[in-house]
Amino acid sequence: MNEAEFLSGYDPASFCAVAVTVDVVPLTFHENRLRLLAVRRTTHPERGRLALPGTFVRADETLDVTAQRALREKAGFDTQVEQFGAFGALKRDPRMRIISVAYMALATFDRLEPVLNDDRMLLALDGSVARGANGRKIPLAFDHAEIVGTALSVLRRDLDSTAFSFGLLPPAFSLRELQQVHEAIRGQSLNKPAFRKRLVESGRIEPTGIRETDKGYRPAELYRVRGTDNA
Amino acid sequence: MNEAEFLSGYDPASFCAVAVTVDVVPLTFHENRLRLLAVRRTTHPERGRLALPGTFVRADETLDVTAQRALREKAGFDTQVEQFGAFGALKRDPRMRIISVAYMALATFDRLEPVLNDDRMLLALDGSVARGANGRKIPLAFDHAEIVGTALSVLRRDLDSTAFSFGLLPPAFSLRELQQVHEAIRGQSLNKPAFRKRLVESGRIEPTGIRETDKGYRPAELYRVRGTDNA
DNA sequence: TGAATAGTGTCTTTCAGACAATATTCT
DNA sequence: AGAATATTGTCTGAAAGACACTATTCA
Repeated sequence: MNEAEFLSGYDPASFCAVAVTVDVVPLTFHENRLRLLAVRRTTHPERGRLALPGTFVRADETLDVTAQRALREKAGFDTQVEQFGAFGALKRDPRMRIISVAYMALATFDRLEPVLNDDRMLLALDGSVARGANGRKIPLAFDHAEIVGTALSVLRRDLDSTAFSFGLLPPAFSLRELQQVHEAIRGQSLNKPAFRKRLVESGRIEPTGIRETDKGYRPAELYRVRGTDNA
Repeated sequence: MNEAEFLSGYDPASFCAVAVTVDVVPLTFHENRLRLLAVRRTTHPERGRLALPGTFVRADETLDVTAQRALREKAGFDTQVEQFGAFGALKRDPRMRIISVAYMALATFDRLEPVLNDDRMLLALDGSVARGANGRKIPLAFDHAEIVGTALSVLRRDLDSTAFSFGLLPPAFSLRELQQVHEAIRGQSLNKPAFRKRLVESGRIEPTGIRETDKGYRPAELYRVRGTDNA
């Protein structure tokens, strides 16, 4: 039997024992904290509970494209996404066996603010615990709390080696803002002069020559990620 | 409609647009180099070509268990596995849309040596290029070269923060062997006193009180991973 | 004793933390 | 001028690289 004959007699359905979804962890930085965008489920199972935006993977779309579609359809906005793992526990979902590929999506608060409503809420992240506006702990659907926890670990792990975390900031940002983001991600305060020197001399950012305005005090110089051309 | 009614009318097959496999990157350290265990494919597609050991995920097994089964059935040995990503390009496999969750498996050479044969070969890794015994470059099936490349990046990234890479060494090892492994993974030579101080003072390893034997020169003290109880 | 590698000491450089001084902008 | 924050300078200590020295085992 040659390869063409083999493929023509092949039945894909017989290998379809599990379904695949993508779940996205949409994060932003607002009022000095990392925050998670969660969407309320409108269908069973876990109807009414807050969950990560997610969707089934279609046969003709890559995982990255599925993640972007989940973000657009469920969270209502677009941004860059980054894969960080796959979750495949047996009872993750009561419907059937579902494996989920997990993505992070980072955006500035002004991108998210217009899409927020009662069914699409921003939760404060206190470590990996999600809290509502009143400070009460909010349980997430399925194993989504675990996925969020892993996302935060990965964000922390890659903070100094990838440019991904700059997604939490606008194209031009002050060193103070950047330091606040790093402090929120790492969960500890950092030394100011050391942080400045390290980041500027790393070559990862560069001054724009522009300064803050309307601050009531000395305006800071704004920086941008090197290699980004925000024309 | 309540949740029970919803679930009873649910058709899992309608969401089964893609299949899921696990592919394992089995690595070892031998003769001062990182080496990859590849298995020859006995069926279409890509029959006869070397590939990573992999298998379809069954409905009743977790991803970790699938990885261990792939390793046992295809590579012929058991060891610890570690997930590092998911690969979902559209034309990865000519049969159908397949998403693969990728794992690494690290073992000492003496565990692998007994299972090697003409269809289960050890390839030298030169950067992320696989080479046969004669030094010729060996193409891997599907997108497996890309998966191996990612595995090596991840191994390098996590070298100093996780204990996983100790899987390439026996339970008791000399600092020289450990340094050789680190040098092979990082692809650069390291300073001996600095390496010693850093590793010993990191608290990640501890002396066993036992020394090498039969070396023809001064025997080195053997160390073990702290927290491991190799009784 | 010689060969070979183990293990250590020292100097230097680099980098981060602590702390404080100076600079700039707005009210 | 005063408030508030930006930005920089200096000191100090920790850690890594370079290099060479001493130690130990076996043949």
